[in-house]
Amino acid sequence: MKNAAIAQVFQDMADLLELKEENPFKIRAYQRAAHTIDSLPVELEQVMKEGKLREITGIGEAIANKITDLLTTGHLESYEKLRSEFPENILSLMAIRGVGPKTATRLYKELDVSSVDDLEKAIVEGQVAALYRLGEKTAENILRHIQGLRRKDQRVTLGEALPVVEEIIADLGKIRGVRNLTPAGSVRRFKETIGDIDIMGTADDPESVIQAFVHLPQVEEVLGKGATKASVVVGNGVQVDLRMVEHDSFGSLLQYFTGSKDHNIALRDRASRQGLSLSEYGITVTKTGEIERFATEEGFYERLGLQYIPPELREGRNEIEEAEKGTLPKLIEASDIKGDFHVHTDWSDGHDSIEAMANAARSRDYQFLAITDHSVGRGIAHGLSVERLRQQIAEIKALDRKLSNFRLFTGIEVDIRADGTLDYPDEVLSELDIVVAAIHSAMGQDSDTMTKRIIRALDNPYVHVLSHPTCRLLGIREPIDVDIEEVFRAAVRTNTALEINAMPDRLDLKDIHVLRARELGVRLLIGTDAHSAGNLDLMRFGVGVARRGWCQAEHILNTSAFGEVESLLKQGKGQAWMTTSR
DNA sequence: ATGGCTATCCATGTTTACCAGCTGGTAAA
Repeated sequence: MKNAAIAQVFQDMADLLELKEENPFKIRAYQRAAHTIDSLPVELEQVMKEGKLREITGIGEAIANKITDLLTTGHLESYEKLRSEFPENILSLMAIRGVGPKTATRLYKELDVSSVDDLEKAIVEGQVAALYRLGEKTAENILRHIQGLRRKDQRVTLGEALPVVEEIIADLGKIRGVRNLTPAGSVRRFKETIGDIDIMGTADDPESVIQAFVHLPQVEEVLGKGATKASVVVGNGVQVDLRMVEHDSFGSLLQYFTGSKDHNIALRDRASRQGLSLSEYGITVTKTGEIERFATEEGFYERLGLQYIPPELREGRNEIEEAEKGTLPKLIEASDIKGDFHVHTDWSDGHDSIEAMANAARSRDYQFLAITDHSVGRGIAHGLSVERLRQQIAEIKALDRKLSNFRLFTGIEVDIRADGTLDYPDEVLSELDIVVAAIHSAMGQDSDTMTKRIIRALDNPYVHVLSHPTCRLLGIREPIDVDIEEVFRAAVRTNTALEINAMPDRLDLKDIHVLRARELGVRLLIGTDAHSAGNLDLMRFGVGVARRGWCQAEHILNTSAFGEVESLLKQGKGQAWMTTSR
């Protein structure tokens, strides 16, 4: 049994115990165990063999015994007993936003609702609204969330797909005679969600690579296998296709399978007017029927009279016209990044200390890091009271003095409350180098209320940045209802920067927002929202969004040297913050 | 249920918002 499956058992048990109104601390212990197991870097099976289960924080006698049962027998009696006390699908009710344990219990006790379908029917028939202490609005709210769950498509996030791809490429890359192993498709274009994963490569002996591919340990099912192509399903249910070709036609193959569909249609259309036809095998001169092969994509685009188009721009927007004129932007690269503006520490809900975060930043050759823990309103995240914030400021400044050629900025991720006021008074905010404002509550407001709320925050003279502006969580939560264009205009007017949040579940702003914001002259920066030192590596996802939004290095504040950032911050939201060349 | 501590013990995330009924339960973050 894998860690993820065991973690799920404990999460389910926690939910069921909540339904039973068990001791809340017991529930929390199960939740904490589930979370710890889920993010454990080694398999529990291994830990158990070494007899070290109890050494994991949060795993004591009882949970260690349960883990041992699960690993040795595949079953857990107490879990099965607990499940038998409730209807089969009760947990699926609690998975709906707006339905907690109390409501779920009442729904099945009073209305005999035991599935999402039942619940939807009961709402439509007005039975839910008729319950005491529920009503029209609550019922409507639940219905909206059910529909949201249904809409959620089966795609996985780039954050889930990319590590899978990299692992496979690392494994297959060890085989003798293999070259050019590259992801294609939406992974290569760095799209926020991925359907299937496509991997391309060339090899002296393609068949041996295909053979190795279908026998990789992460493969759960082989869907098909031929001499040059195979399809498999890996652990998280994602389909991975591998295609191997001869070295000399790799360029056209990669181009063809990178897409996007819209890009390739436009490219073909243009080629046919030049008397050429395009395929995965090469470029054919229509008149003679002669096919030209391309080992590289660069050669392929050059033959068409185009500047090389980076994969992130191949969305059929305007890239072919610009490539024809030779005016494509020189996109920002990961190596341009000199610092991070949004990280958490163990002062709020982060995992690592201020010093560990600073060291992690320095080891990535960054020049600066802003510490932005949660404000007091994020109670669950252990948000900082004014008093603790001031202690933290002192500690950050003391550490900063010890670090040469590096700047640690004091900061906060301050909550924007429902009415647009902030979680701290202005005089507290004025003590910080950087103030990042964000919405974490009352996300259901209507567009007008929400837009005014955000603009009120942007108007605050101490707010430098609006973080994750649309609050979406991919596949989990829809974005808030907001007039984003109005927010962009207010950001320009008030000299407030907007964040590209690099967390793979957020990627917020998203690519097309970045494109539009940049057109309007909004200042942008990338924040990883790191909750651990290792999370600083999420920066590349933010860079990917910036690239998809056609950003050059000078469009993103993270590419500025620390001295430059410091003087910008010192001048507050005055002209310099927005109107320097950067 | 865990972990600190050696106790038939004790502490363990908190604030805000929403909604139904006009204060307080419930859920979310």
